[in-house]
Amino acid sequence: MKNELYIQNSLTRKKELFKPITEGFIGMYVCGPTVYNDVHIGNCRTFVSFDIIYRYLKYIGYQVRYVRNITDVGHLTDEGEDKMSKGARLAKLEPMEVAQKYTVGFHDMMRIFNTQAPNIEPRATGHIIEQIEMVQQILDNGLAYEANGSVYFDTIKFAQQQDVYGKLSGRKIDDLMSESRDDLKNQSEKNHPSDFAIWMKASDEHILRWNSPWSVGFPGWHLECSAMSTKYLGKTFDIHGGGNDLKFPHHENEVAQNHGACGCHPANYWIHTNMLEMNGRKMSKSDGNTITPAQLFSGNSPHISKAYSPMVVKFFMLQAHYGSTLDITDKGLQDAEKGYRKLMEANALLQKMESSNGAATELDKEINATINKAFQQMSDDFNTPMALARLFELVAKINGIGAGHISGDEITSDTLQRMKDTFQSFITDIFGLLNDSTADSTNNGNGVTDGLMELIIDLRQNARVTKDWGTSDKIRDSLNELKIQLKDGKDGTTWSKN
RNA sequence: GGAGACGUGCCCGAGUGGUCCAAGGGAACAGUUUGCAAAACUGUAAAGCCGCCGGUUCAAAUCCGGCCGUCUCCUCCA
Repeated sequence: MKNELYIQNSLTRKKELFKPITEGFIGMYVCGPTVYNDVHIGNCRTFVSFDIIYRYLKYIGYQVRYVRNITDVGHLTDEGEDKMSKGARLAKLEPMEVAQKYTVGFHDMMRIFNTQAPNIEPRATGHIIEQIEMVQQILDNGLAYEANGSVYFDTIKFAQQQDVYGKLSGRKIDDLMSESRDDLKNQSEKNHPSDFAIWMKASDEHILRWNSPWSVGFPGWHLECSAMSTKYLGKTFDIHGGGNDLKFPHHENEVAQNHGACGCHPANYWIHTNMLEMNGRKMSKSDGNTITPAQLFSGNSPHISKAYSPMVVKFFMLQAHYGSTLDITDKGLQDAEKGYRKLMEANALLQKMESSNGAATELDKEINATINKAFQQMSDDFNTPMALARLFELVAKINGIGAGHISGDEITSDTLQRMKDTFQSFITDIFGLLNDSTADSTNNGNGVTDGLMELIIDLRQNARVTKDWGTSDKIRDSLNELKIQLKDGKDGTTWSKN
């Protein structure tokens, strides 16, 4: 079952056969959030994507060390103010209070999406010493210079020494040389506009500050990832991931820093996830084309007609490849909700099926081939939409057996068991999809509601037996207005919340 | 202006030289079920050639060039 794994490597822009540095082990670093405000739904997609990657790597047998940082210092706004400090100033809080608040919020959201925690989640402020050491190394190697208490990475020298700078983001050095924003803080201290700060001297009003050989100051934005990935995964590790928008300058500068400090490349494979859009346009707070996870879950937004559960949103994300842009639309979410329920219900049906010890028919072969294909496609750059498509092909078979259109005698007990394992593996272990309690009454843990619903359904059933359609329809319609849907089936009535 | 990605049925979204007259989901339509609905299940049909134009090839949605459009990045961003 273990297929060879292929990964689209941003570094080479090619799909490559994955070979770990140490057989059986993988080191993976993913750039985490800057915790200065509530987590954005786009962030959620990125981290859900990497969670699937992490889970799948483990599933195919690797021991993975997954490191995802929390950036709580160094990330400056356009005005040159530290994002943490700005958040603190506005809310009259300590910077660390701001960091803590949004870190907790971020963790809560990751839990809501049922992602697994990384093995190590280092914070930039917890690694100031490592960052200072790295600045020193880069200085020692002659690839940085000090100016007025700040230290800048010498991009020109680096570019002249080795043909690395610009490779990851596809930038041409000449272009970099000629263009740069002119409103950057401390621009005048730099030898060249494309140079970037790895240590910055703190102004008097700057709260986040540490002692260093050069000044009382703070580390540059890109440095924490270089320092922390090196510390926990080594100078060169297997996979580095992050959102597409981090390619430049963040990742490009990270690569430069690692080369500058250690003389080697940080990661063999770079994975970049693509952006989430809404209604065909980039999400933007300023023009209102934005939606928060909370709004998605509550339905409280002009962009959507109803609430969507976190698992529906996650399923929606899985229907697209991580490397493609994904457009959030109300209709898209509605479709995803139906697909998600169909998958989960088919799985519930499958897990209850009894083996009938059938023969190895054509159908049996087909099912096994489809299962093989699902894993093979998942191993082809984590192609979740393809794997999902194969699962849905199996759903048709499962429902066919359930409805009696297909005889259980057509598949062997081994194949049935394999199908059960495959669904369980994909849904639970790889995709991390949970049974959505709000969408499924059978999993609703609320005893009072369950009891009340049982009573109401019972009363309505009585009315139906006496053909009192007025009463039974009134119950049905009233519940509908409360967004509770009754489902009359052969074996009685169930309900679900919409 | 520069760099990158993309443009596939009614919608979403796979497919990156032949097995594609193009996966899967949703919608549509029909059937089963139902007191009627809804839900569920089953089945069917649906892209006149995969943005447009041209080229390479025995063979292209898939490679190359041009054009049009969308998105991302160019030191705020997952």
